[in-house]
Amino acid sequence: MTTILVIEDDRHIAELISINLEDDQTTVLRCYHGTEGFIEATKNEFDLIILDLMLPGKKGMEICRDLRASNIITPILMLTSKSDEIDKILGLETGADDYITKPFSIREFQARVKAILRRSKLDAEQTDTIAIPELRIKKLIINQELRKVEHNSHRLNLTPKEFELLALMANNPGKTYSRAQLLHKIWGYDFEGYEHTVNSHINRLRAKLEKDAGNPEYILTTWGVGYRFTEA
Amino acid sequence: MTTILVIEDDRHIAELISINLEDDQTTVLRCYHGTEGFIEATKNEFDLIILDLMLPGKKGMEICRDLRASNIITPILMLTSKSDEIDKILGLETGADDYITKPFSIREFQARVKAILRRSKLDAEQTDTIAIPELRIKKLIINQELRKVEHNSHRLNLTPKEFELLALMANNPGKTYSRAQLLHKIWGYDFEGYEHTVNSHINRLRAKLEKDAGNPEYILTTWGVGYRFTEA
DNA sequence: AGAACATATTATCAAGTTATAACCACTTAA
DNA sequence: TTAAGTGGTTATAACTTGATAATATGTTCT
Repeated sequence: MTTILVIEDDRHIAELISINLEDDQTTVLRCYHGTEGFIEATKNEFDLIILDLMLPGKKGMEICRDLRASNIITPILMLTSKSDEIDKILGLETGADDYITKPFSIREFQARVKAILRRSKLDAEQTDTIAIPELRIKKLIINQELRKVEHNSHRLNLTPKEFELLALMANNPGKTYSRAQLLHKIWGYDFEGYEHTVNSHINRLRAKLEKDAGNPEYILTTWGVGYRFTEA
Repeated sequence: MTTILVIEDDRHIAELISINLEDDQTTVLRCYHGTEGFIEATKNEFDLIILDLMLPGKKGMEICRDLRASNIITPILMLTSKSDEIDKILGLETGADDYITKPFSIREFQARVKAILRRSKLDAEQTDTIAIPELRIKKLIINQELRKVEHNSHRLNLTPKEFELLALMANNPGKTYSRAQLLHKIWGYDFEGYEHTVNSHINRLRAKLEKDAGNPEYILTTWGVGYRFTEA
């Protein structure tokens, strides 16, 4: 059973969300006011809180920050209309897990909610997969906290995309990611580009990482499907 | 191959869309009338439906709602001139996936279409992998989530078709699949080829999987009928 | 049991598909 | 103004695939 709290003053959107999320396994509770929503969130336990940024009473970001300050770790999905505030939402000072800009497509919204719920369920199950700060595989050391990669005791200068690709795949050794999945996870669901862009980045990453790029040791190809990180 | 249905009474716009989406991998079918478009959408399967809001005959939102009511989950991109109706378009009561307001730039339009197609492809990829993530039979481990197959503790490098064949049959141990069924399920209903193509693939799969291909342990032959995966 | 037939297996191959590597053009940051 | 990062392009290389043919195995009939 899943319970979701929606804090959103626009009743139309709140209802839209409820209709789309509610089923026999999921109940949705609606609050149309910020302060009321905050109290509800502290009083009961939810699997997910969907939070509008612009609210009467307590503002969305304020609620988010205060919930985190109260040690409530429930995942929070932010709703926002203005794309220029995204930076702040994602900042640590608020503590939201994800955001979506209005107006949004139902399909995208559902996908996002599903993803958050799955992620938090996974976290709860296996606390040891929360993101190990340092991964060591053969001669490779990936420090996700410092965003530093070492190979054979040499520091590798990876670009942001290269690092994210490597880190994502290395966190799930042996799992094959399709190009579409990589685009989705690293470039974002709204990236408007081609799958072969991934090839270029993998190619450059291999050039920095692999001794013999033709016979890679770390980043392997799953032919016809995508890429994967080597297993222990 | 991608097929797109355009339901739009303004022939100029319909043609514009066709020209810009059509290539050697994509066919576009045009309907200039709502009712006609609805029938077409229920009769054939498309990867995307582009739907004008204002139409003679059946209105766009009506079509959208009725398609969803008929359990047709094809992604729908709405074309609209009035931005104030957006909320309704995105509601579940209609069930559209995205919208774009006229007039739109070709580039933005193409980007939007590409994004929807990629997203729905991802959805499809993920939903059919929901099954049981890991199957274990004797020395064989099939992990459908990681897309990984292990035999005697080492990874087998299977091609896409090989993996799909194995996964399909292993999900129903003991069930005999005829060559025609395998072709249909894995190659698709529109595959135009011979049944012995299956033999080749089974043969290659056995070569990778079986110690003694002449006396297979996992993929067994049902003489005169087809193939089956061994039972526990 | 053995001949005649049907079906399955294996090996091989050409055509098509997919991946790689080396570039290029554009943008952004230093 | 350079340098670095990124998305995309192209030519080439590698692999997959569907098909064919040769061989082997199972089935049926006498």
